[in-house]
Amino acid sequence: MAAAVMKMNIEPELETRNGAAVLEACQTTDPDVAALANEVIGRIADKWTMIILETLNEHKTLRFTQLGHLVGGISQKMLTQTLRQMERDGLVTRLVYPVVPPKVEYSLTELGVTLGAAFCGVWLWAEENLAKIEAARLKFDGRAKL
Amino acid sequence: MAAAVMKMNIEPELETRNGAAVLEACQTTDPDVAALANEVIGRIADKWTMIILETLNEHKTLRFTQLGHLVGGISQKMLTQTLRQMERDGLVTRLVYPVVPPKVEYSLTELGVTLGAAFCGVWLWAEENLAKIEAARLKFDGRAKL
DNA sequence: AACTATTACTCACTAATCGAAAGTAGGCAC
DNA sequence: GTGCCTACTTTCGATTAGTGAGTAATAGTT
Repeated sequence: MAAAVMKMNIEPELETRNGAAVLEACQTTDPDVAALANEVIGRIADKWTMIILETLNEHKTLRFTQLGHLVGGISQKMLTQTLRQMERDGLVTRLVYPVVPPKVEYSLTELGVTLGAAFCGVWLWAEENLAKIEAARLKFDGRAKL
Repeated sequence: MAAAVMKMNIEPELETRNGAAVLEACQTTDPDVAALANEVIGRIADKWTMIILETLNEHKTLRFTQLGHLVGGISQKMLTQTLRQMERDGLVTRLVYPVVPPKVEYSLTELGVTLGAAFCGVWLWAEENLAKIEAARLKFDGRAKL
């Protein structure tokens, strides 16, 4: 069942899932659904949410500061804020141990795991096309000076 | 302050469970690649980039104002800015007709199309799990008041 | 007993970013 | 000349991101 998202080239025609071609499924058939999906995307598609999702996906369960270190470059406030939002959206569980010093463990919910799987393709794309982006950027910046 | 990071060896064993086979491909094997991928994700993973990508994926070629209308709720400034960035990253082509009034056509590059395909999974996820997020949010907000 | 360290935050404040509206360019119909 | 069209660019107020300090509770140290 997982064969579609293996570590290979992401070719539009090859990837099939749920029977229909993926690209076709992306064409918005229903405008209402598309609008709602837009909304959802707007909420989950930010830098920190994606990185936290990925980090939790790798390490399964993490405490606050551990997570902060692994994510890297995130302020405590942003970490708190993003985690709250993700908790609200049902993506992570926040397990509080009533001990001192406080201990809170974060992990993905089932919903969060499925989102992580969905993002998987994007991560693979990022890893594969890193160089192309870098090249495109250099070309663009070089061209701008002429 | 920096000395505290020395003893950070908290790596839970990467387990190969049958159910989560999809996620294996996402486990970053190379830390350098992971860091760079993080960077790329940080650049492309914002709301407007994803929505513009999707819109261009559907309509193939669009002019500035058309695109703005279809995206919906985006300011001209943001549209310009995001398109510039995407052009710089080699995701879209900007075809300028030297006519008056000005005419500029935007479309996805090959790289942009592959990214669109990668994001496809996320869009499907969003469409499928819309209700679950809404439910989770209601539950969270309700619980908060108790 | 006082003091320190730890952890997961919260609060007050500053820097960056965002959106709406107005401005720019320059041919063209009037 | 005036206004119009399009794709921006600029300006300014508002939202948001990020920083540093502070907080509670207690085990361990002095």
